[in-house]
Amino acid sequence: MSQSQRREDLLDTAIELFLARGFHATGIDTILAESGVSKKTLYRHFRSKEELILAALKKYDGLFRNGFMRQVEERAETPRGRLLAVFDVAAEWFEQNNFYGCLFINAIGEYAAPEAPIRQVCQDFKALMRRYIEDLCAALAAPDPAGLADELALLLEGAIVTAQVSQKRRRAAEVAKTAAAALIAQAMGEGRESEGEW
Amino acid sequence: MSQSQRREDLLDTAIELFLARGFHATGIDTILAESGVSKKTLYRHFRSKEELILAALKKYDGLFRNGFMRQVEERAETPRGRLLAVFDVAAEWFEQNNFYGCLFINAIGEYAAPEAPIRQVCQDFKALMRRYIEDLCAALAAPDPAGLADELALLLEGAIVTAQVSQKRRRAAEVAKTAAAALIAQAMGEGRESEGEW
DNA sequence: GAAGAGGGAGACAGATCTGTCTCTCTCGCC
DNA sequence: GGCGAGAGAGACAGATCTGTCTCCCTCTTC
Repeated sequence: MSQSQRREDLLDTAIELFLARGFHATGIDTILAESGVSKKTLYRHFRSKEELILAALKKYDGLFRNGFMRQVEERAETPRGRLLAVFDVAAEWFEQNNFYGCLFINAIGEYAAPEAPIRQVCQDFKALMRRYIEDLCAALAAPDPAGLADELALLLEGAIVTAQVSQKRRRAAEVAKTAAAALIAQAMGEGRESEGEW
Repeated sequence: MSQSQRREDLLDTAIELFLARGFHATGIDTILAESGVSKKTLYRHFRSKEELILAALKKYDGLFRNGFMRQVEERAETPRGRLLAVFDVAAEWFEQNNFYGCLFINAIGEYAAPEAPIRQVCQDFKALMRRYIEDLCAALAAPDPAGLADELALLLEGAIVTAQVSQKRRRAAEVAKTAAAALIAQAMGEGRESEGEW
């Protein structure tokens, strides 16, 4: 097995465990046992647990956004269709049996210190997701793409958290989608008579 | 100092530390040092750290909802005014320098196991907050109070999380308020021409 | 004033966690 | 075939955490 393969194994296992158990509650030894990598190898790739966490968050960032955007684009062609598809993709995500909410939100909860480098990674992730939504809003030719994107991003965040806390996960995504459709219609200057025409 | 006073001191200190540092990262010893209570006393009131966490969450639940609702009701009289005031109160909360997001969301992130009793407390809190919003929607005579409340609750959750991650905290509340106004108007069957009339 | 409960300080045990180090084996390469 | 780097297994040190226990002081109550 190659060096880089072990690194990825470590990160994949770490992501899974951090999601399911949290960061402080996941010991290095558990990650090692689960991934089959030795402690020596871990500490060659990462100087400390914090570095491993940062690397895991960065890897998850790439994997998640990539998968998310790809699924959105597979589901719809038009900007409006894609903005709404965001919530369908979210619904599927929520329904996975290993859904534990947003890894970045969970990370911020455990590393709240303002100077923590982990915060930066989380902020970047949220900014990139919001940026993706804003690009779709711009493609839709919304009068205020940034403002609409802020609102839709808020709905998405709310759906993620609500799905994490409550049992009715699919419902959270459906509510968000309904609200998103209304906000989009309102932003596009459509009266309520045109509701449901998409 | 009375027995019950020490109990409250413990819980207050625990809440503060759990908010600022997280649950696993806050050791019993830190809570004791900060509160000036002895270990013996702590373990007389609570059988374990988990029991202390549960009690702290329950106390915070009461304090938070009480304060939140009181502030909302001080700010507006009408149901619609109060629904919007929810986001003004949230804005003030976000801007406190010791704002660390929602304690319950943070707790779920650290105790994700489905059987964890902590989950139940968090679910109850969210359900009660949503219920409060639904009551306001019902008082507004919205056609579908439950549906509107779901949407508004989602916006509030989204604002909390966004304020926690990003730096522009007040903005998160303002965006949520704008979106909430639009969703309320839409739910009440008002066209966009009546926008801003509240 | 005496007695007894309450509570502070902290020692202590046992578990667990991070990070280092040694020993050994294996595998690729010349 | 031999050699050296890579990697597994795990011992180990030092810190830290939870939970128990002892010792002693203080405060209330009679």
